[in-house]
Amino acid sequence: MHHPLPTSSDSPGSVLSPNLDLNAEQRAAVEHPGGPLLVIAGAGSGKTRVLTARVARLLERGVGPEGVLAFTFTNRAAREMRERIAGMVGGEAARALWVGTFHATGVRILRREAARLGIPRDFAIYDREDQETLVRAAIRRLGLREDAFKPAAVIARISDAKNALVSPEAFAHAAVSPHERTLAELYALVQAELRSNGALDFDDLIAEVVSMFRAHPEVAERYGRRFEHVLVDEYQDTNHAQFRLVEALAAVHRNLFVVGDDDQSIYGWRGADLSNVLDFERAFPGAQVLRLEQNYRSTGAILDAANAVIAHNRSRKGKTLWSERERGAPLRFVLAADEGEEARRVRRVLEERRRGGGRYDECAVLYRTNAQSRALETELRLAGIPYEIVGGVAFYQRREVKDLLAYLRLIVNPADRVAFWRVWNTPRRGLGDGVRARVEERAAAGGVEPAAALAALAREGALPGAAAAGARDLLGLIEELAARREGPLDELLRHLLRRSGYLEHLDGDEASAADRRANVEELLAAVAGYAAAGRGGLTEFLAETALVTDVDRIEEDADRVLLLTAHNAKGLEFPLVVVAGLEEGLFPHATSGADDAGLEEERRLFYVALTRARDQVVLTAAAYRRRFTPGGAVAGGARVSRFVDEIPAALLEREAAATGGGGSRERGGGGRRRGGAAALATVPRAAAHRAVGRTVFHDQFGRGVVQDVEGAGDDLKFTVRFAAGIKKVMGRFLDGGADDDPA
DNA sequence: TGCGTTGACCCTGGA
DNA sequence: GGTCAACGCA
Repeated sequence: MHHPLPTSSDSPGSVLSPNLDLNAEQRAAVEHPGGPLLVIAGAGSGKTRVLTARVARLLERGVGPEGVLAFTFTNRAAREMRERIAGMVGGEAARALWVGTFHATGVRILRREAARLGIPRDFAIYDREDQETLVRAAIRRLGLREDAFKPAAVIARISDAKNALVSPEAFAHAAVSPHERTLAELYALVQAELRSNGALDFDDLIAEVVSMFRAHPEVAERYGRRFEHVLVDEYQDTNHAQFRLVEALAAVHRNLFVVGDDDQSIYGWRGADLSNVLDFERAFPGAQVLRLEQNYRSTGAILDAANAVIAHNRSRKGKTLWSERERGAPLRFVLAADEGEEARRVRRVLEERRRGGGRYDECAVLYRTNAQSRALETELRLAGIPYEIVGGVAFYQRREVKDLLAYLRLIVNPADRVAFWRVWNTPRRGLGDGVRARVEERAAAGGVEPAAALAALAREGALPGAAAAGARDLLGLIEELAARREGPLDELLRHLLRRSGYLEHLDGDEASAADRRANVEELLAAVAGYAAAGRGGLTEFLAETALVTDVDRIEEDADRVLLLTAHNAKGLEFPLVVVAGLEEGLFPHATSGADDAGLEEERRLFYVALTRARDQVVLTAAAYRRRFTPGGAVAGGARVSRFVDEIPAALLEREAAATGGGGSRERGGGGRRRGGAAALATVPRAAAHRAVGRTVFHDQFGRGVVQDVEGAGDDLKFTVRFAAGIKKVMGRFLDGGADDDPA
């Protein structure tokens, strides 16, 4: 592993000057002498470059790499930043830097200080699902009705509290209603339960560091002295706890370098606090502010459109991006009849790009909700266009992956009861609720872990035959795994697979066995790769699985289209961006855009989506979309999103709803808003009738051709001619056909 | 007592 | 369509 140092003969004085031609503002940021600095960096203004160059410059000035701490928004961004810095100053220095997300950095600090905090060094990190298990148990224990205290809502309230650094005690103190008092009880219960499981949730990873810094100022000071320079990317999406953490770390030297864009703040719903940006100068007196407004990414047309849209927001610092790039093509808007047609139109856009010499990996399809990926996925699969869905259920959250990881968690941390109960009868080994109740009782009485309680019951011969055998099986497996804990990770996992019969267990579900087996294979590959890279042991691997996201796992150099939410697209860029589902109620989303603040956040999200594009933007909407709302499936027609109308007509080329052909294009003129909305009202029925003659797919019957349609809305019935004969099927059991193109 | 089946509820976004 | 708790069967 030898990294040749970059030759510096052609760059007297600085490793930065030759490769990075920075503009005046960028250079001012990079050369900032010290003290608090806020860099307002517009989309595509080269902020990653500035951050990277800043770190390299600090090292060049003689700051030791161990004295630099940089927070990024994703693990991916951390990795990229480290790689770039390695390219400038060498791999050794780059490895010594602390670059990571708030959560990853929190884990790093908490592991070092675990003893002081009274938590195990190998603490587990509970994700949303694990957390939900605890919350459900707490709700049951308090004898509450789940309809009054929905787990998701309880989790959200607890999360909000932690992000605001409100302890269970403070929560109880502030509670005014009986409902609030019960929430406080739940919060306290869940928190106690987390600790007794030796676990922290995501929010704890930050909040616990802050409270430790408060309880032990000398520890805070130690970290403050160590990190002479603290840098924060995507500062607009930091929450209160993160602000306090940064504040504490920067207290000693005040060398705080933050980069953010108030127009790209899109995580208000999870506690991001824009006032961290807006009040920066008040929080850090003497702070300097620099603005990066030159965009190097998008064409003039895309930038003008984005500027026009975001100008509708009232609460913003206000800036206008400009670019030296060419004007480029206008944005395109496609109104499709339904989501199936929308998907087909998207497919054609992608094929067009391909025919024009483009690659699929230059394209991304963005949407507001993960549920929208389904129709697109179906269409792209049928058309043979390679794609990758980023988000939805992340890899390490998949059931089979989490099952296997739960076994590994259990070895590292036997107190992890969520992990224990997850695996104790998976695969089936004859252990059921009856035995579980007795194990729990025994564990509670003896103050021991469930595995120990089960072992005691088995030893005493207190279990019926089948359960006794199952208990022996489980306990033996756990023991064998524990004995291999220090060995290579991939061997550990292989042993688990061999010994548990997990793969055979997967085969029980014919429909999903192949996919799930493939995921297990992928897990094996990931484990082997981790072990080979020597990046840490089991504890570190498990932490990584908890914190890694789908975005982090996007591969370079794979020629496929990316399908992802606008949230997940933050920080990425593509030559071609399709934004799908531009309908009122969907984007802006009904539950988010209800008030002004919510609507403005939706608009920022749309702004983020537009500014991901370098050369080409295509916007699509479906006049009629089947959507699920609380209360059941409903079929809904909608109006085109107001955001589309906020794009100046001269920048937008509208294509009429296609009736099968390529769709005629018209150049945007006046009065578009009403034209678009009026067309929508009539489309639902037309869309249904147009289904006649279309090829559709049914899970059981396969490919068929629609003969007739009856009913309406959710009760739409189709008469379809399949190979197996003519059947009447409910619309919801059909997937739309691909070949609407007249041959 | 364990297990297979059935029917409610479901889908904003995500570390 | 997917998941999970509740139900009733073996």
